[in-house]
Amino acid sequence: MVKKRARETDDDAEQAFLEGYRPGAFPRPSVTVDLVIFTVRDRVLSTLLVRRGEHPFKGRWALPGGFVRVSDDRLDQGESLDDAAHRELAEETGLDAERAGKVRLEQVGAFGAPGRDPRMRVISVAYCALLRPTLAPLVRAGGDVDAARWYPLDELPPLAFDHATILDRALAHVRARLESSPIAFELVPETFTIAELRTVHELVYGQSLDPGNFRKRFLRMVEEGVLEKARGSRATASKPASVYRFVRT
Amino acid sequence: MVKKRARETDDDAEQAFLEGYRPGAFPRPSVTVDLVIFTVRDRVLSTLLVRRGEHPFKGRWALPGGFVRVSDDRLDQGESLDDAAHRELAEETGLDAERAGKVRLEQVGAFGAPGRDPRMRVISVAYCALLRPTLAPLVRAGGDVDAARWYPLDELPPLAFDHATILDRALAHVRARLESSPIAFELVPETFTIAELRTVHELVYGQSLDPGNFRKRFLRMVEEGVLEKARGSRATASKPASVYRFVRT
DNA sequence: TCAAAAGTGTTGTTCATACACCCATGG
DNA sequence: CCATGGGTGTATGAACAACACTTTTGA
Repeated sequence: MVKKRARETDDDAEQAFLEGYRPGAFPRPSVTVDLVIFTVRDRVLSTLLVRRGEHPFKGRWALPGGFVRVSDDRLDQGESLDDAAHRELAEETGLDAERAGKVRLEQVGAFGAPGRDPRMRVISVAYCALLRPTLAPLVRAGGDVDAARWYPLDELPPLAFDHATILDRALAHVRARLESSPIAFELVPETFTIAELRTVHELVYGQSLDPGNFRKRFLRMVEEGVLEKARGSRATASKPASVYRFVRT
Repeated sequence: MVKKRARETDDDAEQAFLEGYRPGAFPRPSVTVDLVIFTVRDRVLSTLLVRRGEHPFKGRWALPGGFVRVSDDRLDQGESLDDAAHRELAEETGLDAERAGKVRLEQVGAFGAPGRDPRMRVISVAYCALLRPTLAPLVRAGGDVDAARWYPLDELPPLAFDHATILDRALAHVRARLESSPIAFELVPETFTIAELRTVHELVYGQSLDPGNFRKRFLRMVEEGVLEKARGSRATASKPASVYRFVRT
């Protein structure tokens, strides 16, 4: 009982502290989220870039992104980083909330080198995502950007800020992830053939893979229940191929 | 030439914009770095915690860390995130700059859930590090903390803020890293036996490893030149064992 | 129009590697 | 008791070979 009262006193002191607390005048950075969205277009791995309509770097291409909405209001401190990333995804790509919400965003890391934004100190939290090629054509410029377009990774224009660095790190992130988890399934349509999935892997890794070996790994995943055969087949360059589907857990 | 002039005009416009720019009144979050420092003490994987001397969470244990020093001054926007992490490492552990500078800090990610700090909106960038057990005893409370001590991972006290989450993610980060890179060498003294390194791996993974298999992997690394035999041997519980050293690249 | 050639996916084999599991030895 | 050192079987991936089916090419 004594212990409980002591605890309550502690809590009271903490409560009193919080109610009297006024955020100090220590300088704070702005915080943004930047998105690296990959897709496959015309058998090329591409990423979404937007053209900046305002200074700084006006006219330059940049990763989509924007400021995280925050507040010191104790009851509503604003949106989370993940929410901010999803909001920017929807805003800058024009995808509706339902589709944007289904996209799996993964945090790549925080980038905060001084001077990366000439206006002021900005710390950016980068996210990456893989967008189904069936959704990619729906993307259009939205928000406060001039234009939005998919750029093949080997035809990138000069990028604003340190976005080239962020893009490199995001690509490394996706490559590392691909070795251990089946996220590549987000880069193919709902149903796909073995060869189609192999092509996507080849694009991400940047090198060709042995069709036979890939097939074996693929069929092993079918036995494990990660993949399942879907109805129908598809006409390909050679033999008609069966189509498969990713089994959602 | 015309092109060059146009380009200069663009640059001029950008320059003019920057000189006229005044950071807006958009609310900004505070940004901190938090450190998850692992070491091995008495054959137990442990992490460094500090006791908070001030509200909020006064008296609670927390990860060492602090605010990133930033500024909107265009000539000096303050320290980088990595620098902030190293500075906090030195400040809160009392390690001298030379030793603290040698510690390899890796970014784990950004944590920015609203409400994680009851005072105000705070976004934290977490770093993790492995500290040589020979350095661990030198650590003492520094900076504005009550006390600092090493806690075994299975005897953690309740932590302030969302630091329990951050710690979990940092541990997962280290485990994932350990499978592909030899950072475990930072958790043993300069020279070590095969069994000692295996023990460290077992501690990090939380499960015992086959001595024979580990030995084979170890000797393979010796052949690759990642490790080399050091002079002397060490008396162990059983047979005297040779000692090895990590080859710095 | 038909047949050969080229392209591509499929199926099977070989080889080397790495790990899991087991066991005898010796300090 | 436990690290050492060795052994075997298995799973996996790399590289390669033979084959099936389709499309293209050219007589």
